Amino acid sequence: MTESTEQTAPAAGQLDAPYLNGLNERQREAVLALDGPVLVLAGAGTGKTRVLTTRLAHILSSGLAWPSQILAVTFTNKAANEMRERIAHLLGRPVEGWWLGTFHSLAARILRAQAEMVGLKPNFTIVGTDDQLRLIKQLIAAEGLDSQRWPSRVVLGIIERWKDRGLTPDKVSRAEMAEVASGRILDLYHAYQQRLLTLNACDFGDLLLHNLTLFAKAPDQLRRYQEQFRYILVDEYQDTNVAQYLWLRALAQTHRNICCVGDDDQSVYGWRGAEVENILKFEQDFPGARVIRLEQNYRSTPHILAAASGLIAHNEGRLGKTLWTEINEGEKVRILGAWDGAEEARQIGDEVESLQRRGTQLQDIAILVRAGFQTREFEERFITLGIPYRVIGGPRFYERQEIRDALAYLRLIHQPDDGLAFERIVNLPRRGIGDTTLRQLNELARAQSLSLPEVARQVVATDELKPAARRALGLFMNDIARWRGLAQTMHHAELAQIVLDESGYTAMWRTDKSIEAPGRLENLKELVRALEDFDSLEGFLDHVSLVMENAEAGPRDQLSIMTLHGAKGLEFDVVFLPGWEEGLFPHPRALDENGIKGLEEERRLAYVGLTRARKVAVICHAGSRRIHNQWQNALPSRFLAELPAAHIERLDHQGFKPPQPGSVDWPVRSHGGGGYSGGGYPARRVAPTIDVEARIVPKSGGVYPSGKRVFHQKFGYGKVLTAEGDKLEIAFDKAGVKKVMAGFVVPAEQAG
DNA sequence: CCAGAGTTCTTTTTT
DNA sequence: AGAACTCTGG
Repeated sequence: MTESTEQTAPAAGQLDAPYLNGLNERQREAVLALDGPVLVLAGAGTGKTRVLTTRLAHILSSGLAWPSQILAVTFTNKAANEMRERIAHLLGRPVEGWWLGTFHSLAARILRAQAEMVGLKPNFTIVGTDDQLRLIKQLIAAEGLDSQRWPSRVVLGIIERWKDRGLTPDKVSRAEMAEVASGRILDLYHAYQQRLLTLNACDFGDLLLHNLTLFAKAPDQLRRYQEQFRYILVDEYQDTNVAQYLWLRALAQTHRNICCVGDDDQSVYGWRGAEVENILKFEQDFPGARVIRLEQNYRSTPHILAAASGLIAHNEGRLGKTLWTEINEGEKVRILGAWDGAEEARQIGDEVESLQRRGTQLQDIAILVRAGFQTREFEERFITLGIPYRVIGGPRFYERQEIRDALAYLRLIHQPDDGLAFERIVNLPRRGIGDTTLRQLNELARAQSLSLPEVARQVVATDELKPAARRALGLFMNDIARWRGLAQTMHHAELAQIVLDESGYTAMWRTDKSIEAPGRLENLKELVRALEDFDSLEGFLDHVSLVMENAEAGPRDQLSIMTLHGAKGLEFDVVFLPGWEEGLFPHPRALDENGIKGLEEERRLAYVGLTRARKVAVICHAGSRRIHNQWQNALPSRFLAELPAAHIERLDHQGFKPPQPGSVDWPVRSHGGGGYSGGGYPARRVAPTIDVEARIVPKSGGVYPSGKRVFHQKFGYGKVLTAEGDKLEIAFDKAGVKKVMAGFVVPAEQAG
């Protein structure tokens, strides 16, 4: 444990450098262990970011490496910026020339320099989700597959998971051909990659994947990077996927000074390819690795910590940490039952007001939900109460439709062969170039192996198209050419404004009378303004696809509402955790798709939620909730039962009895959902006291005589043909004749 | 080619 | 309920 100290203290006085002050022993160890692979297991609130930044500062100020020899990787731009700022603060000067950034931006940097090796040109485009989906959709159609059976989202998801695992199409076949449907999807994957290359484009996953290909194809290049990066630091290691792991492993080969910081208990991105195994296997992957545990928590009170620890202890396959704290005050975790979602919002609203009266700032309060739709009830409530709030998350600036559209114009001007950009805006606003024309163009493009815009340029001079389409296309191509001419002399911000106006794009939104239209125009203005900060259009386009973030809201004192995922890495004095109910959290979908693994990830999500709280954590659950406009009864989440009783306190609303599984008056997920939709306070009346099943499912036969109109959750309306005890034969309007259980239908007049 | 009517599907989200 | 998508008729 002292060996590294000796080796990393080249200059006297190094070990009492001011930045080392105030670190605890473990943290100090993590900062000073510079040689060889190190895994820092940093529990929630144990000062992980501090260790990371101090370590970097230490390397730099000890003169062990030039900035250019340091590779520091984060997942988000936010984290990268934060690190940049904190280091500058620590050292008293900004650091230049180091490799600090997200996996994707760093990989893009390497790829731009070596693009030819993988068949791209250095000015390749990085496409976003919308372009990906459009491409996939086209390919599905081209293969003659039914778009219903092969939804583009699903296909893209599978391809992306392959990419996450570092599998190029040729490697998939070996790994994966056992799967039934994957053959078709593999064809699509091949075609998709081919298309991207033709378009001189790649998606986010490709940035890493192409790097791996590059490393394999050009060992000399790889060796150059390996030698360059003396020190590698990785944040949030538990969120890395296989491709990212392979990338790191390749780069760390020579110096082997790789330090990964993470927390297996906070791995919540398995659904998008993250592999907890990466962190679990670190010691095998990097033999001789040191593992340093940070276990002293500086954030939360003992009750909160104990509740969270007790919960997460239900997971298996953990590396295991025992968090402790010196803080010795604080209240137990509160658990609050409400009749329904509206009441839950009301109670939290009241609680927020009372906190405010006692001097808590709104910015120190957060509401963390499992799913996006939950935010609505809180927003409504806070508007009523006049409590300022903001919902964090939602589409990022550059993902917004109007921004993508505007960028497509600029891309097409900048890259004359950008077929994706062309397709996106050729008929936006409407100029009479519809699907038919586009399909013709696509066919021609494929037949002649030309880009779409190139074909368009040529076809305008021929009789290939109908006169109307030909004329419209001609006008459009003329405009583009003219703008491209202007681009030579004009500043790109000014150009953008002209393009948006002359193309009729701004006019389109000005005429649009939807509520979002003014906001979209606002965003377009913001885009033009942002363009002014860049020297070239090219620089801006890269920035926008890799780095650009949402504009931060003003510094007003506001309460935060966000998803649990969005809250990772943040902390608040007071945290409300609503919606801890079966059917919502753990999310049934996670369970369906990933079974026990899914459940454990949900549990980690709960753990993340709890550990965001410094002083107060309040968990809520409602007895019934309207989901998809359907009232659903809900049992308290199983996670509630997993919280150690000594650290929680139930504070239910007057008369509210938390329902228990199997209790008589609480039908477990009655099929058909109960069908209540009345106004007023339906849930209060309905949820715990009335036996829903008893009302709508007659115990004895005869209530469903043949000819009776009934409603079935899945099959819709239909007419009973025969009834035999509990079994009915029903002719459904849409679904045809089916045999169903009587319990699964309700009389038509009671439905919806 | 387009607009308006039907149809289906609703977890999490970064780059 | 609402959005996002596809289908259909002018």
